[in-house]
Amino acid sequence: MDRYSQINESISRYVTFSKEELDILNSQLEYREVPKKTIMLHEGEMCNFEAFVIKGCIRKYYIDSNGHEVILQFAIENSWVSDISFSIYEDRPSHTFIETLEDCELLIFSPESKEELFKQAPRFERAFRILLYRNLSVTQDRLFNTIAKTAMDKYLEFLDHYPSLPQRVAQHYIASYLGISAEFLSKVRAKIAKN
Amino acid sequence: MDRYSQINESISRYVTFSKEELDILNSQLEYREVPKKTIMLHEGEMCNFEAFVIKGCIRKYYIDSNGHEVILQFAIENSWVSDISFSIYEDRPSHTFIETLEDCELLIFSPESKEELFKQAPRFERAFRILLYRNLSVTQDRLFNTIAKTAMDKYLEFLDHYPSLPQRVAQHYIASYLGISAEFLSKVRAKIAKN
DNA sequence: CCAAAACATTGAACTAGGACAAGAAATACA
DNA sequence: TGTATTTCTTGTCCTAGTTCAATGTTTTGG
Repeated sequence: MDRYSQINESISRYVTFSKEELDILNSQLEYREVPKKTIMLHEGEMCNFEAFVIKGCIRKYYIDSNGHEVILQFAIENSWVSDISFSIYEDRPSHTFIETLEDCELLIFSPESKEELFKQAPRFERAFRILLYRNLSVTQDRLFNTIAKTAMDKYLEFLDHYPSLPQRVAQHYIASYLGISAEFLSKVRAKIAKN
Repeated sequence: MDRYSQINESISRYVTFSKEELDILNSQLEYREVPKKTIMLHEGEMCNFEAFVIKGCIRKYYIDSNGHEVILQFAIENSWVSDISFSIYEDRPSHTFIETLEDCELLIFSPESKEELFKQAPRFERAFRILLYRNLSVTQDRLFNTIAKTAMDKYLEFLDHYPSLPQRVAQHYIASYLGISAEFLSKVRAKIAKN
């Protein structure tokens, strides 16, 4: 069970790659261990990495000028985290943070190494495009849920998708992800517990 | 001013293409006029097109089992609309609709023609990947706004980004896009008018 | 092992926004 | 051109969720 087995399996889910292609992929990745509570990306900085999580948990969040903090993503095992600073709202300073919540083992692309990968093995373009589609699809579903569902429904659905997270991260982070206050999430949970 | 000038300009914004490459792109697109109030994608159907809007306005929306309707996107001139049915929530039937709100002139990819484009001119992979990044970024910003901003702020920001839409589409569609009720949007507008 | 900090719970008072209903205005279309 | 339909506004009442504050619980790290 080497350190690349998870990423190789994950990337092969939608496109099949040869052993040689996977070797090229792996050679472009940098393995890195990051202790918990490390802020990997601060506001204003350009994000110069794309990280695949082998182990651990990371949060990505925005803070607006009024201090509103919203968690946009939890990245756990076998998922990717990065910031795409293409904001259409370029004038409006929306600051993205990326922070480890647990000790993490990561595989990291720099922009250059990803480019190099595509040059040496262009078929990865397709796989990463599909990953991007999935990401967009999940984000759209979340947007829909945020608008159309009650706090209770959102939390139950969250439990479905991230059954391990309530044991792993502080509850107020989950509240922030769901777009509700920490206190109200506590009340929702009390209600669930009663039934 | 031929029918391809807009798409060629739009696609050249982030990657530069030769005349020959653009010719290949154009040859893979089908021009289609669609009258207003046409539902181009019904619930349950697989979306077999990707449409670039030359002229007109389209809405994409979800309806959940409780009848909640949420507009996910307005596609106006020079933007793309399609459905990516990669829903992680595959069990949950989230139905997507795509409907023209005005008479439209479109350029349309089928999945096959897009594949053919990538085969004949692989550099388009990159351009479409960038478009996808932008799309994801916009959706993330919307998610953040939906969670963190008041109805008033959301509407003002909407006016900033889509100044022409209030004159073009019914107000309750805008309310649905913003995730507020039509009545409340009306009250927000009354408040704005008073100042 | 203990103190400090972070986190979670609960309650009470409040508010942004929703649901409903009824009328006014605008649009569509015969 | 007039009628029907859709859209918009405004008011009243209502509720899901917020804010604040106090208390209890767990985690952290020295």
